[in-house]
Amino acid sequence: MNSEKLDKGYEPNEVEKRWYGYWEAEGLFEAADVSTKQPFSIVIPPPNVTGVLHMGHAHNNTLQDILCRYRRMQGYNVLWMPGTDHAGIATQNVVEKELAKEGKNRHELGRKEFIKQVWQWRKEYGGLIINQLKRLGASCDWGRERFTMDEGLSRAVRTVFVKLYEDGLIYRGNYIINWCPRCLTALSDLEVEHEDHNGHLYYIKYPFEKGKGGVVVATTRPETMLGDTAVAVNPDDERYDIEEGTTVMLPLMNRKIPIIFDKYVDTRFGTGALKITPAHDPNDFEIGKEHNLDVVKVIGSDGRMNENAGPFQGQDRFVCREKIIEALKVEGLLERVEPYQHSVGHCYRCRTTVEPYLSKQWFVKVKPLADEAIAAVKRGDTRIVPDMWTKTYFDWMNNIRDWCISRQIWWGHRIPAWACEDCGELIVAMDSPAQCHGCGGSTLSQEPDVLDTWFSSALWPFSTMGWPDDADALKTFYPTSVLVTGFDILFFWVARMMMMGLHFMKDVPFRDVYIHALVRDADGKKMSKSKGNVIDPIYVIDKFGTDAFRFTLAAFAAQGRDIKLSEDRIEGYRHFINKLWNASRFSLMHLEDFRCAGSFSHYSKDLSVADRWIFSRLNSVAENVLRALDEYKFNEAAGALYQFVWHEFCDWYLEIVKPVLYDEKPSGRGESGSGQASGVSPHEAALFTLWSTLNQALRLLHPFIPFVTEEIWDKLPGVEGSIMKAQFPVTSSDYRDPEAEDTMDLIMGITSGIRNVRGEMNVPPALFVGGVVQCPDEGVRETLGEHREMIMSLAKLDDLEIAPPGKRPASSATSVYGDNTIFVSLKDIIDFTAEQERLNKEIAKIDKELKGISKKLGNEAFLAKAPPEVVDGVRAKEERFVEKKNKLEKHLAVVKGLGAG
RNA sequence: AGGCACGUAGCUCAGGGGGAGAGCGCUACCUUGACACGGUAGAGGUCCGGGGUUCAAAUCCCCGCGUGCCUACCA
Repeated sequence: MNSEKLDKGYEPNEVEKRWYGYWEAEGLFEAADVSTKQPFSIVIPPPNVTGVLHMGHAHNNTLQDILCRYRRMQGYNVLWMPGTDHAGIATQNVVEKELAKEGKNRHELGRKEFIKQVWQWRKEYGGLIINQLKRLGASCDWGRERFTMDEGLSRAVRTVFVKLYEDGLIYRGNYIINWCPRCLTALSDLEVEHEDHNGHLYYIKYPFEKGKGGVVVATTRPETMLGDTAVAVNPDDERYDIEEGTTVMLPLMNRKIPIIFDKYVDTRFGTGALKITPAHDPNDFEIGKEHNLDVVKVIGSDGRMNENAGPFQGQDRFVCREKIIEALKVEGLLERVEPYQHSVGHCYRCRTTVEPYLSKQWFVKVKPLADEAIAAVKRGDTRIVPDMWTKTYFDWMNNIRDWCISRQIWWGHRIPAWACEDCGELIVAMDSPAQCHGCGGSTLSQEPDVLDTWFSSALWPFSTMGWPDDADALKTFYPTSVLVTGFDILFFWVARMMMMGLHFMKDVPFRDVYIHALVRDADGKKMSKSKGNVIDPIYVIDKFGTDAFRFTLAAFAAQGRDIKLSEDRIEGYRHFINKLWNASRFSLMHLEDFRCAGSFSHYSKDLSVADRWIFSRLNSVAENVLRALDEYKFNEAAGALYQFVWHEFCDWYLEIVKPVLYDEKPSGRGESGSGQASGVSPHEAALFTLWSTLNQALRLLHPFIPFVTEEIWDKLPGVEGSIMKAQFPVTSSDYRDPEAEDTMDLIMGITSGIRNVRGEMNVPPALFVGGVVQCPDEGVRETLGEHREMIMSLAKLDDLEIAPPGKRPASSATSVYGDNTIFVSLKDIIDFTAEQERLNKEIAKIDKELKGISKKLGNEAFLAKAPPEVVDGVRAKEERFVEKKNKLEKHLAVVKGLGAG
């Protein structure tokens, strides 16, 4: 395989399939339940089993994979626990839609048969997203894949439910909850999405039972008036000088209802009189309880008006609203209508307007659990990154309300509670009880409701690892190292996992929570199917390759800022992958016969300055990558690698070694010449450097772009096995070489100076010209002398003279680098006017800088109060600029003279 | 109504008290034996506005303006 030539362009598709299959077959993703290695664990945020991979998943899982591959290469025992979520409402909706196509509904099928069909559906389509994650390169331990409805996880759910019930943290009762009239189930507060809605405020007159006049109330929902059982005013409101016991007539219903007094009523809103509908508004419900008001339900579970709605029975709630308005107009009781913007809750699954609905539901008493979860973060047991989310977490936890966990659907974990039909006793137990422990009766019926899907997700960090059994995996991997997730499920999931983890495991579920941003479209809009602006990750992978896609996501993953993604950006990073590919292709061509004869120290004495420089740079990149990944700064790590590979390794190093590699007799270089002793030739030293740099760069890059790095690694001589098993590079003081960096800075600076003149003076790239560098410093002259040929090759010179400052060469253009003046000889091709313009422009730039500097140095306070090193720095800078300006001006004079003559 | 972000080159953004940066785009030149998915060079900025702290502010503080998002039972 090694001797194969690489193609000119990188073709990802075949490569990706091949290597993913290999990794899986070799078991490289597998974690060990028992190991001497240090553990590192992540549980995947389980995607909905009905889900299709979208950008959010792609981003989220790319980051997790980067961390897992990174830690694995560092020698950790890595567990990335995969799985899917049964997504109760969503999945039930999907299967019901399937049934509807056949003209059936679930009630015809019956509960048992319906559940069977859902499982069947899951078997057929549920694996889709898992395969898509594989295309992304996700290195999950697939053998451990879990599903929230698995037997083990279901047992965990029942265990938790029973325990919380016994602890008094689960209760059942009649309350106003959020009801979706389409899904026909209760929803938790979080499952309701509020949206601003342009509605109306209707002012309705409720006439006094006795006498003239009446009270005008304002409402946005006139249809609920049919269930009004009182009108409330603030006792301090002087406008309502009304006796206790006064009653008004409820319009359209001809029902007497009392006027009550309650401080809750805001005197500044509307008319200061509030209609009270205890059955259809949570506040009214509370007020109703306090004042012992009747509760009249007028809207049914399907969103239609019920038998209590009199003539409006059977109408849809929104139709009824219109009808009521009409009827009130007829009666002359509609005082006025104002446009009014208010927020309206919608079902997060189907967008139907949610109805506050009185019903008997199960709740978790969250406060005690939340207090623990708050304390844990305060103690630092769990760290939220970036920190700004910590405040959001506290705010929500501090204001948390009880969690409605019962759902009136069939697909999910059925609540483990039974009612005795003989005595009404409620029994909560792990398994179906044989008889009632109240009366001994045996006619028990199980609670029909199932639990909120998030109830089972909340257990995910330990239920997936074998809890409630005393599993090895649990001992090794709990608490998990980090949770990587989007802020959109901070409350839904993260907060609840914290509460459950602390209560049942007596420890937090994760040490770190890394909250990443959202992926948006190129204009910053949220991607959504209805907007039609989604980019399908699989389409992107097919078009640009997984590595390009992953690198893009990582490169844009700056903390706290959303990612605006467009195909153009991914294409840009495909170019990077291709660049790496071609640099490797070049390197491998030369490395075909290379056999590494020892470690760095074997070669170190014989390395050229460029060799030493690239090692030093590599070391600094490794430092940056390690630090950045430890801090979840994926964009910084990706940026450092991009910069290194493209602009240091490719742009400079490869160009510098080309002559060394192509020259069959490289002895002519005469550089860094102490290396006779070990007999390593400059050519060999360069090969070693090339090999070692590429080798380490690949390893640094692998977590980000696993496929292309594995493919190149496979062709790299002198390495064994998968790059996944290679060690992640460590930093080494052996590589650090400030001297080589200084020298290379000088060489690159001079080279750029020459290139700059060439470019600006339109010297054809193919034309070799002569150059002169005048340096006052003898050491610099010596250094440049040693590397004369390197500069000539990089700057396309046919001659390079290095001399002390002296006579200025005629017919040349100039540039200044540090103390050194560069002349590019342009015999016959110099355009004196152009050169004058160029110099003037350059001088103008310097003048601008000098202006700022002299202002600073003219400031007494600055001289007196700024730290001396800062002042010295500014002085030195001034000197440098003045010097540079002088040099340019001198040359300008010469050019002017020549141009004139 | 409260809270949190963000506003830096044409676009997307990094940076975060003492020299304004990157990628893409743009302009000019170049089929050099890894790569035109490339190379070299270049143009381009009141760092949203206004105050304050400081010797020094794009950077810290305050006030605006603008843009996103989240939370909330005022009908």
